[in-house]
Amino acid sequence: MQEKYNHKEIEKKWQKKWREDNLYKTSDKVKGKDNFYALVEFPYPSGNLHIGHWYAFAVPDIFVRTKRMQGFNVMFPIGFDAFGLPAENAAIKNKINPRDWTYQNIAYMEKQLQSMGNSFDWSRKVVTSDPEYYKWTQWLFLKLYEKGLTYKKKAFVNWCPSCNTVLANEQVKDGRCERCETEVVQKDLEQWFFKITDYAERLLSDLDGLKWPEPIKEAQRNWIGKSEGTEISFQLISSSKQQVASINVFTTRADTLKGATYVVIAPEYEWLQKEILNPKSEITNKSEIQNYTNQTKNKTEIERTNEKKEKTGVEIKGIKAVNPASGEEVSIWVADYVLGNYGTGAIMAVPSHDERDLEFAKKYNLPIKEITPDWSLEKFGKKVTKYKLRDWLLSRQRYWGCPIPVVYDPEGKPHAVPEDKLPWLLPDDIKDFAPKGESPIATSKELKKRVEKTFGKDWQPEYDTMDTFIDSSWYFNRYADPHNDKEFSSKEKMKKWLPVNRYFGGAEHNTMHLLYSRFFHKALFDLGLVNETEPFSERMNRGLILGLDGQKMSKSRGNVVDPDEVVEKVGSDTVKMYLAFIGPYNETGQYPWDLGGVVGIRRFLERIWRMSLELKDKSLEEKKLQALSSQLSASLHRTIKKVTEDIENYKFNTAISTMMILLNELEHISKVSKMPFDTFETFLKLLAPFAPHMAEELWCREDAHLGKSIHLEEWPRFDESKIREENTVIVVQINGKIRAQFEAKIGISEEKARTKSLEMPDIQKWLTGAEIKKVIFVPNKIVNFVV
RNA sequence: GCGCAGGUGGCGAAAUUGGUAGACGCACUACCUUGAGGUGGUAGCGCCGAAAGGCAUGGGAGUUCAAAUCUCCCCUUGCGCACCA
Repeated sequence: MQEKYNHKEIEKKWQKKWREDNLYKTSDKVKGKDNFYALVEFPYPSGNLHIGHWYAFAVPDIFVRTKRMQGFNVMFPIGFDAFGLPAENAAIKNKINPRDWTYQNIAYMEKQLQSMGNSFDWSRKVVTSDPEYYKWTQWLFLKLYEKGLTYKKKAFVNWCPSCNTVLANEQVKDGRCERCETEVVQKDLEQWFFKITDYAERLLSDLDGLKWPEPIKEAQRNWIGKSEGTEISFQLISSSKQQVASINVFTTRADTLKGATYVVIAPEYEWLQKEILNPKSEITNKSEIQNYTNQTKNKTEIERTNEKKEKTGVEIKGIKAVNPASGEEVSIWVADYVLGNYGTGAIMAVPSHDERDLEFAKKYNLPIKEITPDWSLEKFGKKVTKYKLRDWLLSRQRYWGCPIPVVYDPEGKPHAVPEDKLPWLLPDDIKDFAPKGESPIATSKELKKRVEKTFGKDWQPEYDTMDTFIDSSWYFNRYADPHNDKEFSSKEKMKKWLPVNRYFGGAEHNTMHLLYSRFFHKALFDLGLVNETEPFSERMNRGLILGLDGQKMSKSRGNVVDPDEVVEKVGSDTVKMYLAFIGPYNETGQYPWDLGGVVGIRRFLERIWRMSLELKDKSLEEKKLQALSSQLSASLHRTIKKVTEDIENYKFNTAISTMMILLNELEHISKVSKMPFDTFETFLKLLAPFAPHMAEELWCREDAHLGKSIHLEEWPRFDESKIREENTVIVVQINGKIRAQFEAKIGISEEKARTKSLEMPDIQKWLTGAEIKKVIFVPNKIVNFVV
């Protein structure tokens, strides 16, 4: 009986061997090799590897293994983005410590990841919740603090009532919490921010030089939202024509100034807030305005921005604004269709040129003045540039995160925790993790004691932790130097690896992780801590694997595919290869998981297995007897070329189909003559990145290869001259329609091809009685008669 | 509303970048093979048609000897932004 392809045994065996041999451990420099940094987004330790992780990690491994065989010193690191809310939720539910929950999950997921057989360098593993890691997160926070890029301010911030924490703008999608989809409300709170807005222009303009897919760049451009416009000052006057104040409005259409028939300010507008409290104010309807602004505050983001919502507003009575162009006195309104945090928080309303202003003007019977734009406006206002991007709100009222290394003196003034006190540890003496609107850390006695002991009596800790996106904004730097206890990562080592050559990830990070990391890297560059201004030179976004029903996999739908189960049945090589075969990897398409497709790949591998067994029974001399026919040689070199190029371009699907075609051909040949051994060897090398366990097994069975891993072999090279074939098929068309075809030698002359075509009965049939007006000849391809 | 990316058999998809549309795989059909099977093999498989042939890449127009590919208009799906002045 023939030996069966026992994936379980083989995969286990080689995973162990590779680990023991440190096969994928990467040195910082190997003589004669260029460094190459391939990165996948490190996972959150949710406790279970799902099929999405396989798609995210196993498929890029094909690329990585190929690069390694092509002679690069490739770093392919892995770690865990370990801080985050799910740990706390699990802790509340199961009454265990978030730390224990997280580290148990990490241990389990590491095992699962091992079963993938990826060529990860585990020696560089980072875990963001390790004090050795978050020490440096805190250190970087302090560097940004010193530089003035971290600041605390009171502001209207997004608050998720379910997660009981504030959120950054990027983490609010359609007015809902990105994590739990609860409607976000606004709260007036004092919070820590990063001044990402200082980098708006650089974040925007540096996009041009990046080798990133256009949709990501476009998403970031939209998010940064640059617009050039003008700020124009309107004088405010009382009923007695006294000038009381002025309002700056922002407009991109300063040329329509003459048509501005009223002015609108946002409810949050600072001057208005003060004026309401000012007893000497000229405003005569203060309580009405107060009511209106209070109403606005209580609205959720969704209510306030609902498209269908009718615009509302209140006129500010007792004062008027003066249109600087026309000199006319116009009314002033407060309305929530004007946003407090964009532009100046005030606009000039031009109903004749703006739909929103028109809608408002109609509702409140405000004048609509037709005007001719395009007049010179130099004397009014000054040119300004505005961005939609907001500063990055970084504090979170949660436990399981990196502590903000700040303490408050008895006057409440913040002070940085000095460097020598880092890591500023997350307190351990918390019993209740249930969210109460304040970080659970506030209940820690240890932390209070620690602060008083270290800094003095009545000093207070900062209880908030950092947004976990900070942990992931610099982890790729740490991989270059993961065990350094003197620096977050040495500049010298980072120089060897960064910027990341290829970054594989998902589209959900377009305006979050990718933007944050770019900001961080630029800030670190300005601090002289990194060598370049952009962290990732080439990025690609993969698609999504759907459930069997074509829907997004989710527990509630019950359509989740468990990779462990499938791997058990068909093996890691099959699962990996199937995921690579499902479609082009660099398109954000959606692919339903299909058991039939898995079967197809498994069959392919079984056929390779059988072929190798046939080969095994023969002596080396016998195997090599077969001289390659020029046709097979052409096929082989064409396959090498195609597979090599496809992998470079993430087209793993067509790379695999090309290998299938070659195998079909090899099977055919092996039936009628002896097995072409060299060809099969080369074929195995091409297979190695896709099915690393099987390729290794079959490779090492040959005595000649004893003790030498196929993954250390050199990637096959193709010879362009061997790809050229002797014969080609010439298609004969009449008026562009195919009527016949014939085989001919490559390089056949137009004259010969034409003569040959005209001799064919199928062509004569169509040409009798017709006059040939023109003949188009495409060398080696087409003869087209136009009649 | 603005922007980006798509739309090709029953399904996932290919197409040398303007030159034989549907490679490869799945599913399906027929036959052969093993004692049997969810095994292995051979052949077929876009649609209409008995055939000759005709029609087909979301729809419509155009450029061209030749269009999935280029141009214009429309429909549609997904994603991003969005009362951003």
